[in-house]
Amino acid sequence: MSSGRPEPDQPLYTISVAAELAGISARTLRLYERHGLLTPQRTEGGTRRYSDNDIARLRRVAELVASGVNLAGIRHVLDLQDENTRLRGSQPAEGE
DNA sequence: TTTCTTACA
DNA sequence: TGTAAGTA
Repeated sequence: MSSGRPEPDQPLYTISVAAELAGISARTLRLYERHGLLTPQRTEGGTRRYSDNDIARLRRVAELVASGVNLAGIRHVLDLQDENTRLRGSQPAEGE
């Protein structure tokens, strides 16, 4: 079931669709990237490619922003979260 | 048409 | 944060 699930390619979205999925304006998406909150892949044309993983991070950013955390602090939180997930392997994050 | 960057309010 | 201009 969940073990060995080959996901060859994750759905990539353009900035406008990612903005809608995350509920954030494309303008803000670029701002977050500027602060190093996330790093979407880039096309040869230079267009950003947001993956499903990036969308989840965008939502995390929105939550922190709503909590009163500034972009500099969010970058630190995301960095720690990413490292935690890596050390734990792939534990299902419990959302409360 | 959409995306990109930069700049201003 | 939103919008403008000029570009690819």
